Amino acid sequence: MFFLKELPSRQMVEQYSETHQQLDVDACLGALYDMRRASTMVRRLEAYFAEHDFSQLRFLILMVINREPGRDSLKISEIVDRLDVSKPVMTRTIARLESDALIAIQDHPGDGRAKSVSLTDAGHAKLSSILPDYFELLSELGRGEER
Amino acid sequence: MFFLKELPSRQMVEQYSETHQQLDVDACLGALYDMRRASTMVRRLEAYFAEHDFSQLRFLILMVINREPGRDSLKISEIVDRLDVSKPVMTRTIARLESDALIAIQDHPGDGRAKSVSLTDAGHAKLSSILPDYFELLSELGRGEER
DNA sequence: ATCCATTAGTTAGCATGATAACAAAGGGAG
DNA sequence: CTCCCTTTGTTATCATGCTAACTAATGGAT
Repeated sequence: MFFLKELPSRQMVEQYSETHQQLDVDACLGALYDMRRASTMVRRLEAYFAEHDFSQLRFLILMVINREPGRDSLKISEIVDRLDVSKPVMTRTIARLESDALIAIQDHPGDGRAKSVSLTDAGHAKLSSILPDYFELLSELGRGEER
Repeated sequence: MFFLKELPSRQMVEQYSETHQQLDVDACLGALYDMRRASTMVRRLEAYFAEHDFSQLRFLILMVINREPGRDSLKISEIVDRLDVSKPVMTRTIARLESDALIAIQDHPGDGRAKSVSLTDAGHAKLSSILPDYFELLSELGRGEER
């Protein structure tokens, strides 16, 4: 997340660039602007998920299982590969999804270490209930004021 | 933060748009792309601060005090106004900065509820030691591959 | 002068991100 | 087969975000 409400003015950055070190002022301001804008978008998304007693990570876990071509389950390690979070977070979040009965976990046939995760009917239903407004919100955010 | 490594393909979103609900596909993909890109940037920044035993929030607190025109101190509530974090987080983070001797806290003259926060010499030094590479990194991130 | 809504800051407790260190299973080299 | 490195997933612990509820000071209305 990025927290600064009022970005430094171009003038401030230009002055710093002149007096301290030469900078690509546009690139700096652009990076700050992009981070703040995306942080706002992520917060809007998280707020939407929270309304549904859900979170972006839990949603994305359901999504990557659901969208996997030709399969209806993934190993936990495969989910970790597709999402940029740490293994312990995945362990905890998978446990939460299972206790909410949105996924089913089975021992992986053929690899005694691994677990196989699939969506339950309730998991599919949860996705279906969330997706329309999710995409609607995404559209709105993407259309939102450009730089 | 946004965690999905591989975004949905345009084809997937277009198909969803045709079969389920009409969408602004470009806006959706753009929003996803922007969030993922900014998340990567924020992570790079946080990693940079972590190398210096610091965090983005602690850095920004020093920055907003330092950049305040014509003053060398801010009330905690004024810092909260300038940064988009909750009051309890600010209380905790301010305490951390004080225990690290980067800021000094005094009772506010004229308002018995408030506290006045200013940078110590060590605080100014910390800022000076971080700023050059911070701006350098910002430039690099801002110049980085556009969409 | 008293009352009370507002403001400033703190405390308590929760949610969710991380790393380090671990056990157990797999799998290749010899 | 045995050894050992890798892979999979978990546990423990910490960092840092949040809301709810609190105290104390302020300041306006009566």
